[in-house]
Amino acid sequence: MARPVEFDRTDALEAAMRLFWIQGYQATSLPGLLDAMGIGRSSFYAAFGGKRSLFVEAVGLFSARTREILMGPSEAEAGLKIIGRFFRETMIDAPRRRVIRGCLMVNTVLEMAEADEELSCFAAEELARVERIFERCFDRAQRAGEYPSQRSTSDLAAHAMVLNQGLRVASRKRVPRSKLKQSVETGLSLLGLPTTD
Amino acid sequence: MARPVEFDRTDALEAAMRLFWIQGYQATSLPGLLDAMGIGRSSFYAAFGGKRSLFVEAVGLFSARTREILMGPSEAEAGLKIIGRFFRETMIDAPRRRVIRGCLMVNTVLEMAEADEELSCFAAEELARVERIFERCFDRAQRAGEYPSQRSTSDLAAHAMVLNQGLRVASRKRVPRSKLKQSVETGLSLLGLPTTD
DNA sequence: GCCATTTTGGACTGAATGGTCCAGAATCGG
DNA sequence: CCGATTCTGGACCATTCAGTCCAAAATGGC
Repeated sequence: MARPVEFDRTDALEAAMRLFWIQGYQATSLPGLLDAMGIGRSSFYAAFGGKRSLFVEAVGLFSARTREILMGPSEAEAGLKIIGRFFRETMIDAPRRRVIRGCLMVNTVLEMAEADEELSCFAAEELARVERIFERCFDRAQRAGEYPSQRSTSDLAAHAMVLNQGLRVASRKRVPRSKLKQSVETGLSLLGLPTTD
Repeated sequence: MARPVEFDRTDALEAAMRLFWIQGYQATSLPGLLDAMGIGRSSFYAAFGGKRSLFVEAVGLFSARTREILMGPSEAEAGLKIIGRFFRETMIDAPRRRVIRGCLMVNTVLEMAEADEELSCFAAEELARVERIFERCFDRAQRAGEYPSQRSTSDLAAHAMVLNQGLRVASRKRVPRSKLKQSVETGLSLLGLPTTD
């Protein structure tokens, strides 16, 4: 019928996400993207429409990945353990070069806040979806009686998100792993979450 | 002797800092800067050397301002109250358009992490100076017996900085003031700090 | 009022940006 | 093996960028 595409769209998107994650939106040039994705300009515009719409897809992918980690291995994992596992998995156990990239959504909220409010809000909304997962964790734990607290689960979830954001900023500083680990432990402990696996 | 400068260097730096604060380093163009500073290109390069070195000065100024707020009105202010006052002053009582700018140092750590590691580290160091002030607050409070805690003051200070960073990210989201206020209260309360003035 | 000295406005530079366009290559149904 | 259709490489575009440069303007000392 017609000439077939020569690249895997998913692989290309993955590579683009990685680059945006490391460098940010504005600092990532089109030639840089094409190089990382291993495709030509024409294919790029045909498949993704442009830099901006590719970025939206990349943030979406990142958000999905993040939520996957949180929904995690077992459906019935104790609500209280999920959040701690998430922080540890992505900030302590992950390889260093991955940790210092922080979180693409957090990075985007800050970077695009003025330059492209729509993009910033999109990233913020994706973070809100994560926050809702946090909230469900606290809900389940509270209902199961594992977590007696005066605070509303929405306040707790909001705080967990603040903690997440603060730790992602800390991750991008070139701080020794041990210090980051200590920050995670302190943050979890102050929230009354278990600090061991 | 010679033609005198026609602008106030401090005013110009102030305007530049404001613009960097709002837009970030990369998104701020030279024409934009010149316009905001109200000076011409030649004067600009003569007085500040270039965009990058101006930015370093701007971050330095921002850091100094931040530390001034923390060192605050009374030398002998109770250590415990200082941090809460700082958060409230800069995130709740401040005008909205100021709040949503977040913190220039936090913004810079993220934005420049890859593009200009040196700038990112500089911003991180300035944040560390703020963290040291936090630590002194906890030190004083602990010595005065106002704050019995098992945790080291350096852990507490590090956590206060994580909280600060997380709240600055939240500030850049276009979140209702009431929600931000709630996050501040929760964060302070979990740290065992007084939540009222 | 003139001269040495410094600042100023704005023209200019080369490089890089994201995006468009088209000729040629690759495929499959006939 | 040919032709309709789609994909690909890369030339090309206008725009913008940070930074340089110089002639003209403004000053204070004389």
